[in-house]
Amino acid sequence: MTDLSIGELSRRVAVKVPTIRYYEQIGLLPAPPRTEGRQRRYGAGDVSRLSFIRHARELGFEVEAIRELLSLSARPEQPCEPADRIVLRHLEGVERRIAQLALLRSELRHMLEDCRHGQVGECRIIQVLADHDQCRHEHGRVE
Amino acid sequence: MTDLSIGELSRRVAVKVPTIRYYEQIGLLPAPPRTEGRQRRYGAGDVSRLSFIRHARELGFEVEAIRELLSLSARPEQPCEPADRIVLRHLEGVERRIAQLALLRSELRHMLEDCRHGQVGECRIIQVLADHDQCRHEHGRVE
DNA sequence: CGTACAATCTCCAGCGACTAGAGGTTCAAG
DNA sequence: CTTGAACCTCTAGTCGCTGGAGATTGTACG
Repeated sequence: MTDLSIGELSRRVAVKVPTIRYYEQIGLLPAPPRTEGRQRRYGAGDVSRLSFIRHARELGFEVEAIRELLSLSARPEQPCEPADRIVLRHLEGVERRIAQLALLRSELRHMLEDCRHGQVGECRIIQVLADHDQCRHEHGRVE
Repeated sequence: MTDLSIGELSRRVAVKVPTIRYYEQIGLLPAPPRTEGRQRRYGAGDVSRLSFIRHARELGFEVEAIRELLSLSARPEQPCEPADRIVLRHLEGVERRIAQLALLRSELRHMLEDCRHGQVGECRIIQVLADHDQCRHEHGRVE
């Protein structure tokens, strides 16, 4: 397998070219060798590493977590418990987020149901926004 | 009711001082009158408007949506259908997000279940990350 | 009235994870 | 050898704040 240009790597892994350069800049991807004209050339290892990164991002892991997961994966003899803990921590975050969003969803649905579709002056949507006490639930800030 | 300093407004509405100044900067809150020494002084109208904003943010509305909702609420004679549409659009976004996060949650749970808690070299977590095809679901990018 | 000090002011930078654009260079096909 | 797509670097912008520096103002107390 011959070396890949950044564009070929991009198409193969489905990660945009500027994103690949960004990953190099923040040290997630190693700086690859260059041609005479200073263009990047990637090998099979880079394809794997970038796939790993892409997949972890799709699963919502933060870059810092991915950095740790990558460095763990480089030491196969070590116990995998640290990786376990990273995933568990992330799962808990996802669960908290789902719970918050479900509250939000219910609040938004009620607002729409209660709206009589008349004028703004008597619109429940506007009224509820203006007065938190009319809400069904307590909701903290999302995101 | 006497005028409020930015700190008093902040405590009353539970929005941080720099955030209040930021809202003024982006035109969400009107620039209030100032004292001789150029300190801001707020009235009852600002308390309501900022409460509205805070509540809408808690419900996950973007600043642009809040801008529209605020300008709608200033015209009580108009039909409330535009407000309706903004809320519906937001609700749909929330629902999409919940669905994606639920997929993620399931994937993360499977990863944790499958992990034998041994060494990294045989860890399912690392393997799944390295190879998307081992996933139960298709998942696009979250957020 | 003077002093101390908390609160306020403006301006600027940073967060996370990219994304986009300008302006210039290199590669590869024909 | 020419053309033009792809590449290069650098900078700035996204969203919604948040924090800090360094200067000024308001207010309570003696």
